[in-house]
Amino acid sequence: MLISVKRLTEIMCATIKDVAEEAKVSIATVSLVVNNHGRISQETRKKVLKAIKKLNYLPSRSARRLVSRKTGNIGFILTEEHFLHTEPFYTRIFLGTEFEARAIDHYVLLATISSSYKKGDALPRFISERNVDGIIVAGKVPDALTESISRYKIPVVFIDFSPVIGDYPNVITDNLKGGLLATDHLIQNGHKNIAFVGGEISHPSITERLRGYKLALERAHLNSDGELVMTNDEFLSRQNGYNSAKKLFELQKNITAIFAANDATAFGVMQYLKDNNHKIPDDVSVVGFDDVEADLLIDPPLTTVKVPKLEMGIEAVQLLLIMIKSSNGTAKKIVIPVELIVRGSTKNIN
Amino acid sequence: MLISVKRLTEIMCATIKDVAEEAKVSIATVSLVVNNHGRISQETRKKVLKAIKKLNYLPSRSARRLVSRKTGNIGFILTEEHFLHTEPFYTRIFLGTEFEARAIDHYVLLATISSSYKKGDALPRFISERNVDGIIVAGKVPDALTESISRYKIPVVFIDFSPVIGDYPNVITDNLKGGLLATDHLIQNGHKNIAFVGGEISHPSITERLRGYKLALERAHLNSDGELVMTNDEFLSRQNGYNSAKKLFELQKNITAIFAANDATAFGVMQYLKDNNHKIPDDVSVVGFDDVEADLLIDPPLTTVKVPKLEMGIEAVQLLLIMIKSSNGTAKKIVIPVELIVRGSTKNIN
DNA sequence: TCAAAATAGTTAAACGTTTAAGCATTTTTC
DNA sequence: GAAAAATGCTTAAACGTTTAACTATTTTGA
Repeated sequence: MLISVKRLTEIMCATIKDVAEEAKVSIATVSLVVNNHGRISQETRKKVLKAIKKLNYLPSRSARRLVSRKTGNIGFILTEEHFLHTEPFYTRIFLGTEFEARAIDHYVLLATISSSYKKGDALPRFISERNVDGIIVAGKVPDALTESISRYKIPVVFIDFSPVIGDYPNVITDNLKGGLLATDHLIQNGHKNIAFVGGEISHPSITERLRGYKLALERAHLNSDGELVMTNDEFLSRQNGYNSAKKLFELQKNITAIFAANDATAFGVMQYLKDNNHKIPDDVSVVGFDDVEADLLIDPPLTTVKVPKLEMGIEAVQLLLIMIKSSNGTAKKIVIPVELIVRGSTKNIN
Repeated sequence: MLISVKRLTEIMCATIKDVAEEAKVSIATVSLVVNNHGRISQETRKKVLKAIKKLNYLPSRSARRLVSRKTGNIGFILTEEHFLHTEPFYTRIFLGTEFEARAIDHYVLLATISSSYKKGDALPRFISERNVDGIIVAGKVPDALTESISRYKIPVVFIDFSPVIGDYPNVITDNLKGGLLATDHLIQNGHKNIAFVGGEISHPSITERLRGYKLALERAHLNSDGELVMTNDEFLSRQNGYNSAKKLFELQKNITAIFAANDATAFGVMQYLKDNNHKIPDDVSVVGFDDVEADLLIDPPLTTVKVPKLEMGIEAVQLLLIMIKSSNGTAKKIVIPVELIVRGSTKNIN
C-alpha cells in the first residue's frame, strides 16, 4: 500500500533502493547489473532488469556524479561572433558534438565569449565552477583565452583552430589539400588568371588554404606572385568578399576565376559580380570553401570544398573523452579529409 | 604537511570539510554561512568567509543537487531548422536565457528537435533523464512535441509561440502592435498600395502581424481585401520573400510599399526588387519585422519592427524560475512590447 | 578428501552537501 | 531571580549512487 502511494506521487523517480527491494537483492547488486560490473548470475540479472523496467528506474545523475567525481558535461566554447554567424558553420560543428555526446551519455554546455576576450576577463562559468570534465573550443579564439583555460587542469580540444602558443590536441580540416583541390579544379578547367580572396587571413586555416592555392599554381607553372591575392581582416566575411572582389576587378580586368577562402566570402564575391554584370560562371568561375549550404537564393549553386562539420564535432568529442579517461597529455591532432563539390559556379573555358 | 600536499594535488577542489577545519567550525556552520541561512555571529561569519577565500572553496554542484533534488539546469528546445537559421533570431533568444540563467546560477542545456517531430519520437535526453528543472521551448514546434513534453510534470515556458492545444505560460512579442506600427508608418508616408508578404503563415505570430496590417489599413480606410496579401509556407523565408514579391509584381504593378512579416522575408523581397530594377526606397518601400541585423550587405538598411530578443529569453527564464519554485500551474503570459526602427528602406512619397 | 580457487552476492563506507533537531549559552520578561 | 525566549553553533541523518572488502557457497585439483 505504501509503495503504491509512492508510485503515484513520484511516478518516474524510483531509486536504486526501490529496485533492490522489488528484486529482493541488495542495492550493490542492482548497481553491478546496471553498470555491467562484477559477477552476477543470469537469474539475478534478469530479476533486476525486470524490476528496473517495472519501476521505470533511471540512475540519478547527481548521485553518480558525486561519487564518480565527474560531471558528465562537456563545455563548448566559441566566440559570440561565430555563434551568431550568418553561415551555420560552427553551429553545425556544435550539433556534431551534441550528437556524439549523446552517444557517450554526456551533455554539452554551450558558452560564448567575446572575440575581444582579454587577460583577466571572466571565463565561462562551467570552467571556474568545474562543471565540465573537458572543453571543446571551436574556431579562432584570442590567445588570452587559451592561456586562461590552460591554467585549469582540464582537458581541452580545439576544433578548426590551433593556438600558436602551446601544443594542444585539435581537430582540423585538411586546408592545404582543400586549397589544392579548389585551385587545381580551376586550372583543369582552363583558367590561368585565378584570384584568391581571403576572409580572415589571420586565421591559420585561411593561411593554409592560401598555401594550397599557391602550391597548385606553382605546380602548374602559373603566376603565383601574389598580385591576384586579396586578403583583408576588417569586415565580416561577406562584406569582405564584396570589397575584395571590387578592388580586384578595379586592378585586373582579365580574371576568369576566383577561389574564395570560405563560402561566406564567396557569397560576397558573387554579389559583387552580379551587381557588376559579370556572369557566373560564364565570365567568372567561383569556388568557395566550407560548404555551408546556406542560402538557397545563391544562384548559381556554389562549387566548394566540403568540410565535414558534424564529423569534426564527433571526432573532437571522441578525442576529448580519451583525454578525460586517461588524463593523457599527448596532444593528438586529427586532420579531417576534404572533398571538392562541383556545382554550377565553375565552368570549363577551353 | 598533509594539508599542503592536498593543496598541491587538488589545487581548486577544497570541500566544505576543509573549510570547516580551516575555520575551526562545523561543516553545518560553513553551509549556513554560504547559504545565508540560520543565525551566525559576525565573527564566525568572517572566519568562515576568510577560510573560504583562502581555500578558494566552491560548493560542489553534484552534492547540492543530490540533496536539493534539483538539477540546476534549464532545457532549451528549438527545431533544428530554427537553430541553423540564417538569421540569428532564436540564437539571440538563447543568449538571453543563458544570460539570465547565469544570474540565477543555472545552466542552459540546448537541444534541437526535428521540425517534423511526431508522436513517439524521442524527446531531448534531458527530459527523459530528468536532468532539467524546467524547459523553455523557442519558436514554433509540432503539437506532438508539446503533447509529449506535457506528459512529464516539468514546468514549461514557450517563447515566441503558443501551442494551440492546452494553456501554457509563454513570452511573446506584441505582434499585433508591431503589424500596426509597421503599416501605420507606411500609411503615414503616403503609401496607399501596401502589400503584405508573409513567411510561415501557419505561425501564430505571423497571423497576428497580418491582423495588425489589416487593422491599420481599415483604420485608414484603405483597401485591405487581401488582394495585396501574399503568403506561402513552402520555402525558407528568404526564398519565400523572393517568390512572393515576384508573384505580387506580376499581378499588381502599382505597389509602392511592402510589409514583410519578418526580416528574412524582407531580404528576399529586396533581392527581388534589386534584381528587377525597382529602387528601394525610391520606387518601393520595405518594412521588415524582427530586427535581426543580419547581413551588412543589405542595402539600404531595413526599416523594421524591433523585437527585443535577449529580453525575451530573460523574461522566459524568470517566469520559469517562478514556476519551478512554486510549482504554480497558472499559465502566465508575458507580452513584450515592440518598437519601430526607421532606417533607409522606407520613404515618404508625398 | 580437503585446501585452494572461483563464483555470487552483501556490507558498509564514501562522495559533499543541506537541514531538522538538539544543546548550551545568554538575554529578556514579569 | 527563575522561567521563557532568543541566540549561536553542532550533531547527525539524508540525498542516491559506486566500489573495495568481505562472506558464504560451490567448484576444482592433487
